[in-house]
Amino acid sequence: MSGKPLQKDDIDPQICSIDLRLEILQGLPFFSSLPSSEIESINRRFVERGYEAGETIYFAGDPVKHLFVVASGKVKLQRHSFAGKDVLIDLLIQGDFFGNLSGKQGEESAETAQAHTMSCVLSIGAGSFREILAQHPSVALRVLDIQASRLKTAHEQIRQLSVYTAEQRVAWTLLHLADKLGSETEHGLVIQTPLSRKDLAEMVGATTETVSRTISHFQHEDWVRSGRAWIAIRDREGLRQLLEDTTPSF
Amino acid sequence: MSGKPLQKDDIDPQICSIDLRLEILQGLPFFSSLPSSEIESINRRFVERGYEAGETIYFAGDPVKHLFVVASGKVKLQRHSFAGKDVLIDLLIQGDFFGNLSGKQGEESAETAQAHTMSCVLSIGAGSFREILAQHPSVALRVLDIQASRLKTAHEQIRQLSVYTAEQRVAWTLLHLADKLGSETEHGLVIQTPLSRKDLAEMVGATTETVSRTISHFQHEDWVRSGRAWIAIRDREGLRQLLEDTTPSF
DNA sequence: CGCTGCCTTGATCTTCTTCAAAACGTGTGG
DNA sequence: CCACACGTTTTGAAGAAGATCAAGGCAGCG
Repeated sequence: MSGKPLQKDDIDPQICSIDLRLEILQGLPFFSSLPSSEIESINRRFVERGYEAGETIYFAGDPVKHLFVVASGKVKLQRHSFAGKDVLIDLLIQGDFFGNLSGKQGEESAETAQAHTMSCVLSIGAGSFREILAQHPSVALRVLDIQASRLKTAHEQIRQLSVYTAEQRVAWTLLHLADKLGSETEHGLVIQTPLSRKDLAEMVGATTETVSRTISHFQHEDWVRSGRAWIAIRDREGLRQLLEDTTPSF
Repeated sequence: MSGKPLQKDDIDPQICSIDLRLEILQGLPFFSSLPSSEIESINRRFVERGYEAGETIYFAGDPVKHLFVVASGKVKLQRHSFAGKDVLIDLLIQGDFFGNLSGKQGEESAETAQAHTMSCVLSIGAGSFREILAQHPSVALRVLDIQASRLKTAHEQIRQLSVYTAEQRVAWTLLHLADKLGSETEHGLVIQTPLSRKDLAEMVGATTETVSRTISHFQHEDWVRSGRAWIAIRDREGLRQLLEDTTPSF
C-alpha cells in the first residue's frame, strides 16, 4: 500500500488559467457544435473565479443572476432543512452547469452551491446566456437534452428513495458515483473525491451512523474498501446484487 | 351533503375536438409567444388521441418517438420496481408535456405513462418538435424554463423523501396537489382527481396502510375530509404546521 | 342482495434513528 | 518527532417509525 488512495487534483494555484477556460468551453457538450471563432467570442463573456474547498458560491435564498459552469474541481448542490438536516442533491463535475438558467432575473435559488474541492467556476449573466441560446438554437437544444437527462436522474433518485432500504441506497449511490468519478488504482475503483460519511448520508437520506454501519458491512463482504473520506469499490457485482430485481437501467 | 365531491370532467365523448386542440395549443405557455397563424400550422403537425381512464399510453422500456401534450384529463407517470412497488413520479394536467423531448430517436422511456382519468393527448414526432424548437428560439427557451422548474420540483421531492416522516410527506403532497388541482366545494378544497390510497402511497413512498392511518389522523383533527378516492382539505394551516421549521418555499 | 375490491384498524416485527461512548486519524504546537 | 486535541468514524443499546401480516367493514356494482 503506497500513498493515499485519492489522487490529488494536480491543479496549480493558478487554477483558472485562460488556456483552461477555452479548453473547458470548447469541451462543453452544448458548445461543441459551434465554430471555434464563436466559442472565443463567447469565452469573453464568461468570468472565472476560484473557490477553496468548502467555500460557498451562493446560498439557498440568494437571488442568483448568473449561470455557472464548473471548469475544474467539484461543486455540490444542497438543500437545507431544520436542525442541520441537509440533503446533497447533486455533485457537479467539470463541464456541469448550475445557477440561474432561466430568464427570470434575480430568481431565488432553492439550493446552496458549495465548492466541494478547490474549484474553478466560470460564470455568465443569465441574460447573456439566454442571448447565446436564442442566437444558437443548436446550443439550446443541447442544453435541453442535458436538462432532460438530469430530470431523468432526479426521477430515478425519487424512485430509489421511495422503494429502497438504506443499504440499497448506499450501494446504488456508490455505483452511481463510481460511474461518474471512479478511477482504477491499486485499492480498487476509487471514487475520486473526498467523500465523508456525512456526505454520503446526505446523499442517501440516512444518518451518518447508518451509513457507517452499512459501509462496515460492505467491507466485511469485501465489496468495498474505505477510509477517512475515501471509498474504493472492489466488487461491483456484490453491490449490484443488493439491488436485484429492482434495478432498471437508469 | 349533496352529490359526489368530485366534479365530473364534463367532456363530451368527442373529447378531442378540433376546437379544443387549437385552444390547448394556443394556451400552451411555450407557444403563447407565436402568432396564431404559426400556431395553426403547428397544430397540423399534431395528432390527437383519446384514452380511457387506466389505459396505458406507453410502457417503461418502450422506445418512445413522440412528444405528448395533455389536452384534457390527467396522465400519470410512474416508475416500476420489484413486487409491484410502483412510484408515482408525476401527475400531469392540461398543458403538460411528456414523452420524448430529446433528439435521440427511439430512446427507451424509463417511465410508464398512463391515463389517470379519461384523457385527450396530442402527439408530435420528436423530430418535428425539434424542428419547431430550432425555428423558434423563444419557444425553446420557454420549454427550457419549464424543464428547469420541473427539475426544481423533483429536487424538492428528493429533499422531502430524505428528511420528512411519512405523515409530513402526505401533508406536503396534499398541499401540493391542492395548489395544482384544488377547487372549492361545499366539502372544502377538493382535489379534483380520483385519488386512491394506493395513488397517494405511491406518491409519498409509503404503504397504503400508512397513508390510510395518516388520513384518518388528519380527519380526526378535522384538517381534511375524505372518502373513497377523493380528498378535500378543510384546514391548510393545520397541515402546513406539520411541516413547521422544515418548509422552504418550493 | 351478495360479490368484489378498496379502505380501515389492530398486532407484531423489522429497520433505522437516536443517544452515548470509545477508537481512530489528522493536524498542531511544543 | 512526539504528544495532545479535535473532528470523524465506529460500535453498542434503546427507542420510534413504518412495514408487514391479518382480519373486518364499507361502498359500489352486477
